[in-house]
Amino acid sequence: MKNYKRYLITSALPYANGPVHIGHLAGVYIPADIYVRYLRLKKRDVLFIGGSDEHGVPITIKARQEGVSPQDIVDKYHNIIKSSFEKFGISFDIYSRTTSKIHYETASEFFKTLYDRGEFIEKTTDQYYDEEAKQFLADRYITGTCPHCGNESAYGDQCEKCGTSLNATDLINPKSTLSGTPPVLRSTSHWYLPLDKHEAYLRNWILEENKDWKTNVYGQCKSWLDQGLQPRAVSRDLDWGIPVPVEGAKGKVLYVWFDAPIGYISATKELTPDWAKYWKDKETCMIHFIGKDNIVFHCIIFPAMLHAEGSYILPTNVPANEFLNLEGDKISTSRNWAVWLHEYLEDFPGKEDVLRYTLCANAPETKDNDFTWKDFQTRNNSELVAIFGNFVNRALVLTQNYFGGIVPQAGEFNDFDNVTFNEIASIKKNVEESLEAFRFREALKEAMNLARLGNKYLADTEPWKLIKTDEGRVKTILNISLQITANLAILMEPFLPKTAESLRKMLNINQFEWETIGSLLLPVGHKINQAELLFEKIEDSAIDQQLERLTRIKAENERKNTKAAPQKEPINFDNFSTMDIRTGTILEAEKVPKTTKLMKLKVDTGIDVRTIVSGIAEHFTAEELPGKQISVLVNLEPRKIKGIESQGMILLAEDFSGKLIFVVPENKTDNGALVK
RNA sequence: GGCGAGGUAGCUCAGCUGGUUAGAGCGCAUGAUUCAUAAUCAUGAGGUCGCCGGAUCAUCCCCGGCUCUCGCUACCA
Repeated sequence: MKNYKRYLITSALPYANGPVHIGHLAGVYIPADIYVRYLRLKKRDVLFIGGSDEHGVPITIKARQEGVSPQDIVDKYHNIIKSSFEKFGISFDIYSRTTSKIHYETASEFFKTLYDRGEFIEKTTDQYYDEEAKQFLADRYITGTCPHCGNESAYGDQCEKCGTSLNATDLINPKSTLSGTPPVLRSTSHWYLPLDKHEAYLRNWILEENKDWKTNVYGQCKSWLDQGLQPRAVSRDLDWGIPVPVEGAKGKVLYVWFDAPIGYISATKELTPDWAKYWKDKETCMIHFIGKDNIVFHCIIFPAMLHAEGSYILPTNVPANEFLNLEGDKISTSRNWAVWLHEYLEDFPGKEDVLRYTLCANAPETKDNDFTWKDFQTRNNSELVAIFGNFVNRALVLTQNYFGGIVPQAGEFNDFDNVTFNEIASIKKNVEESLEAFRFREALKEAMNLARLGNKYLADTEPWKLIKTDEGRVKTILNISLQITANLAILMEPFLPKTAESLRKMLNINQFEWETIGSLLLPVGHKINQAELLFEKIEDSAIDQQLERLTRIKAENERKNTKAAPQKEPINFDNFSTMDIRTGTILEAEKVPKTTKLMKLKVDTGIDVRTIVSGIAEHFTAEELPGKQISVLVNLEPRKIKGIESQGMILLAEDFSGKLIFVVPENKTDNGALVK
């Protein structure tokens, strides 16, 4: 490990529109916490920074839905998140928030510095504006009919029904969610960070100087850099956020991704007046723990910001994890498909470390992984209870029974004793190597090997037999066994802090330092306390209860999905009769090259033969389409799609699973028959 | 479609720059054992290393093509 003077460890700021779930923990907070605890044990100078990300549009929407202020929303979730982290044992030196005063000052100042230095470019674009509410509308504030699936309540950035990502200008009959009135286009100007200007620098920094980053991170960055970086807007028209600190920027705030990473800096400032040396001294090792969705922000955008500012260091590493699934399905806040930390803490009191263990042992380090309750139970029962807890219990109970809880005097070590004892130091080394390479699951497995070693040592030496014939030998054996438990109490501290603490209490030790691992930690004659169980078995009933909850949620989601969409607003007959729908027959079909969904169709509409482009290629093959009679909206204004002019729209029904079905005449009929 | 990551024992994953019989944990089977929360210890069974082709004396690891999963991105009138 390169010897840095100090360490600055950040973990991604959780977004304060919901509580924290196991995906966050496995991907970010547990690895970060393990790493930090390890550094502290090594007596390194380290700061562990966290906080809530509290700006951005989704929070304002949530506030509006619940009829409260954005501040109410972030207060609520910030408190839930903060206290659940505390109870769980994520050992932040500070857990701050981006609505804090110091953050407003820091972020403004940061922006101002870049602004004064001419690091931004200003651009004017057209955006939807709500004349009644007198404000510009973020994409999320606009709803309308999805041009793809007809869902009436699609958002300006995405239709949640069909998953299509949209531009606000794509929506049919756009409506402002603020006033309900149709918005108008109005020009507005914003500041952009020209990432392209820093591209060469970033390319060299990541691709040449940081080849040792995790392959998923390195690959993702390379992909972005190869595509070429574009200027990115750093401001938005919104009333929730940090005001752009520039003359004439009324009603504009910093875009949330710009202010959020600066939150790491402001939190450090809030923590210590010495903050600058952690951010600006080359001898600081800065590490961002994040999930894979954050790679571009932490490896490209934030470094570009820091580099543009000029006085800051860049991260030494950004160990991003993949995603964790739950029982085979993606974790989703909106579908309530998650194990929430604050609920877990209530359902499994005192079992914080069991979750830490399971999530670390199965962390999505190289690819997406699956969390199952069954696996959780197995890991607890057959690893924590059977291997770790059991060994500790054996060693302590034997000592209690034979020597009244006093560490006995060891005789001379024989070869086997030496081999066993020396193994501790080698396990320490393996754990270090794994941790320093951010391979936490491997590190944990290696640490568990010390407990395995203990069990094997007892099985091989059989003190319960020897006690009848050779008490001196038993003293040596138990001395060594106890030394192993004491070493475990330190070695396990980063991974299972609460367990390590109770183990130290049992052993009656309070000094613990990483570098002492591998030595005789308990002096002869030392009194240990009564043995208590470190872990208890988790019964099927507790697991079944969790599984039942998930089954219930799944059923609820299904019910929501299979409910037909509500009726659209009423129209009159004239509205309807403006639509010219005809029967037609597909003559030719051909997949549009270089697209996934697009099919180019030649259709006989009875009026003429025309070209229609339709997004059906995932549902039908080009071969099965010709000859099929269908319904066509013929007077829809033509639109160029992928360079092909589409003159009409094929009518399709979409079922709940997203499957498309042609709307066809019951019997074959003439092309051009009017549908009315 | 473009890009990135992944596809290795029933499950979850290791396999560094190609070199004799491909590894671990859990699960499973058999045996040993009783100090311990029926926990532990030993042994064993299980793999055409996604598919096809190529280069090489030799490849899970290199090259080409295909396929599946996840993510980013384009597209959906």
